[in-house]
Amino acid sequence: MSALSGDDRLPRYQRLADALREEVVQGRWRPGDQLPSENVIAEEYGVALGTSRQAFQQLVSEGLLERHRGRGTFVRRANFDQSLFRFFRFRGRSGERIVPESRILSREIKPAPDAVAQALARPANSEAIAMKRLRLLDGVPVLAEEIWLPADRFARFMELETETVGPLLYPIYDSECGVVIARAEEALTAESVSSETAALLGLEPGAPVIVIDRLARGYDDQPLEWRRSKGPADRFEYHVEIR
Amino acid sequence: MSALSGDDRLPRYQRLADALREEVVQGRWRPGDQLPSENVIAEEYGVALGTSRQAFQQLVSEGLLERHRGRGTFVRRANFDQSLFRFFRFRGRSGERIVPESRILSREIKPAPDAVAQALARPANSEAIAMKRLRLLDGVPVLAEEIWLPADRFARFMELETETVGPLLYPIYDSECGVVIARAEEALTAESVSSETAALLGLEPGAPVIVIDRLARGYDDQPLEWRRSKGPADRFEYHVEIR
DNA sequence: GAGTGGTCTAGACCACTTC
DNA sequence: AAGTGGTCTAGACCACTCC
Repeated sequence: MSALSGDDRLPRYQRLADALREEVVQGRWRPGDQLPSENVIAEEYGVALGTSRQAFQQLVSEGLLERHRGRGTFVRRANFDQSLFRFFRFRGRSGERIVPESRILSREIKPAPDAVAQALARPANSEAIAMKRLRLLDGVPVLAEEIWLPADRFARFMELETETVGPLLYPIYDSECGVVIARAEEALTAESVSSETAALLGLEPGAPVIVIDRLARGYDDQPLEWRRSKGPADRFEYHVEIR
Repeated sequence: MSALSGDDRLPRYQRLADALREEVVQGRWRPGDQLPSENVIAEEYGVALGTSRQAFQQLVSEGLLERHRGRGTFVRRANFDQSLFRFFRFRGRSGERIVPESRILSREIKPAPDAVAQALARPANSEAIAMKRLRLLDGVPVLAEEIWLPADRFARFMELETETVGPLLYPIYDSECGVVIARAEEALTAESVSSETAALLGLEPGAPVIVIDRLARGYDDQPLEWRRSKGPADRFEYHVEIR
């Protein structure tokens, strides 16, 4: 039986949730893995069943776990594909969501610019993988992306053929580099399109584009990828609930 | 003691939550009002304390109620001021949030355009109050707004002096017209500024602006106000968490 | 001190999944 | 049939607010 660590003044379910979260951070359970049942956890940590339930419940509301009656409790897989669709109208004729295809235009190692190095919590000018990518729907460019990765964690990524890399990078980060993306923060802006991006996206000079900056992090909150995506404003559509 | 209505197959806490939500919709408790304690509710509906707690908890997570230890459970007041700040950088020199002042440019009754009538769930061409409003920070225009209200529900609003109407409309809707706004949906877009809006906001022709369409609803989901706000894209800044 | 919500316990029965 | 999470109960003690 494990003891609950941490501040005694915190409620038990809180300290138990902290302990379980830490296990995920440490990689004892990876995305998709099943956790021990609430019974087992309760016994292991010497708390009542209701208390372990409350801890699980908290981690579900944080988005770290998901529970299924009759099946068990699992580490949730983050789903980032939907992010695109939260912002842009990318749908097929019948309304279904289509992940835009992806064409890597360039990939090289160079010193990270200050803003990127800072976002990635790296020293100024530290080496980074810089990538430019174009995303297309039915062959029509819809998104221009610039992606930065810390070179040390992603060395293996440079060895892959760019042609074989599909549209979804995060599964590749995981399988090839052992890097798991757990969450991200995105910041939206809009601006008049630059001539370079206008050429890539086939837009009129000065047309409005939406700019999405994303910083992706691991379970331990360490920043792992920075990217900036630009898309035409007239395909942009974002909905928010206010309460 | 009240009986729990609704489908027997639903869990009790769910049916209790539905019953309490309905009371709020019916106006038995208004925003800011205190509800009976979990003890009283449990007894009144003939359920265990834990069950009434679970019902309360659900309504808290829906944003309908808020609970304070030692004080009680209250109908939450929606706070829409923050909406502005979720989208735009409107801060004073010391970083605090400032609600922009407000200048009503025009107010008249006319038939609602199709899109507005449809959003407000009114017949085509039904009468509506149309308002144009400019919002300023330190005397500098930062937001151009167009607001539509169904004329029947807001008749009293036309009698107010526009000069005396402050920047926050929803408290006035409540106090003057008995209309309570409970929530809203907002949709974001961006576009090149029109010449009319450019003049209002003091922007270059063709500069990018963010457009926010809001549909505000009552507790019963009835649409009550439609507005469209436009602000310069370079003051726009919106953050999203992806998990 | 009385009343509120927050935590915690120990037990029961149920619905669902998997074998 | 065994194991999982979901619901429900009845009770206890605690921390906090208000009078």
